[in-house]
Amino acid sequence: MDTSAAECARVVLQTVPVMMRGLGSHLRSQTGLNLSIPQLRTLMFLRRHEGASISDVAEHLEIALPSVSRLIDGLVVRGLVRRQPHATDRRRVALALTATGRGALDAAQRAAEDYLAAVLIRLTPSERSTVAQAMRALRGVFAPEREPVPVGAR
Amino acid sequence: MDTSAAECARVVLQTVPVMMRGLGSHLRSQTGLNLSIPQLRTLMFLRRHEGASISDVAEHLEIALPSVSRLIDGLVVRGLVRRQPHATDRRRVALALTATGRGALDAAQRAAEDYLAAVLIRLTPSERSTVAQAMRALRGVFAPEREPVPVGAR
DNA sequence: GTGATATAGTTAGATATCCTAACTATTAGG
DNA sequence: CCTAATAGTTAGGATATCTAACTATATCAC
Repeated sequence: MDTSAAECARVVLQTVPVMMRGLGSHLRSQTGLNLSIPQLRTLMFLRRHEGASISDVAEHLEIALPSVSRLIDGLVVRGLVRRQPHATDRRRVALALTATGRGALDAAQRAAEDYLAAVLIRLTPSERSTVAQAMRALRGVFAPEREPVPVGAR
Repeated sequence: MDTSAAECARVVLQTVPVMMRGLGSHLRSQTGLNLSIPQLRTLMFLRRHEGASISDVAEHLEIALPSVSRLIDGLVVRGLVRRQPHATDRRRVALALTATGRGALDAAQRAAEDYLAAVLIRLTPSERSTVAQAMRALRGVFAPEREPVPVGAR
């Protein structure tokens, strides 16, 4: 059975904000880690891109530079991220996870996945398969892979 | 092909925040309506539940009472929602959309759906069908229907 | 009935998420 | 070199959340 984009959009709009609300709330309070989703996404990006700049993060998360600057401030204050001078460009900042940051990231990611898994367990295996397929398709259009430019080295 | 809850959780976590980021951003700035997702969800709830109280909204959106109080403040200041005295319980507030609010809601919902549809159009019809099915399944576990208690009349 | 308790909502104060505009450094180009 | 572009921060604003503390009203128990 085919589904129009409009019809599909409607059911997405009815569903996705609720999932996010639950996930964010769980991450923020339930786990003692007190990380928001943007903070988690930032840490995940920095794990994959050691030495990334503020601009790199902004581009990846699609948020404005000043917003990232503040976001990083918070993570630095909490000891999860280090701001270091860039090797060759003194305008830039090279960001990196601290050991604490890596630990917090692992814990938060596990907490997020556990939360989702605990809800998803109520689906049938076949429904979960449908969900996974759907998510992969959505990722393809909402979060297209960018060619892996060696971050911070342009 | 079956999919474990953990595996499914992982791909959900990689996908859903990106979608929400795009949607929120679009709603906030692209449309001139300047409504956030919680604001949109509140208006949608009030359309279905004329006369709902602050607590009703809090319960539906799963956010704390004071948060709702402020959220409503913003909508009232912008003329989208009316706070009225409850007929029989003077502790309560009966919320209702204004005509302006109804208009803004329609426009915002259309904007949100159009945004999503514009991205979803890039999927094949069969992929969209999978997505719609997945969303319905997810809605079942993340946003279970509550029996329709006549809101504001307990 | 009245006094304790429970419920509805607001206020206050905190941190985080976003934005735009305006600024400071630094680098790169003509 | 001097101007342009780039990287980042600061400032100021609206919204999103929370907890704690408060007011007002309703209910229950005796």
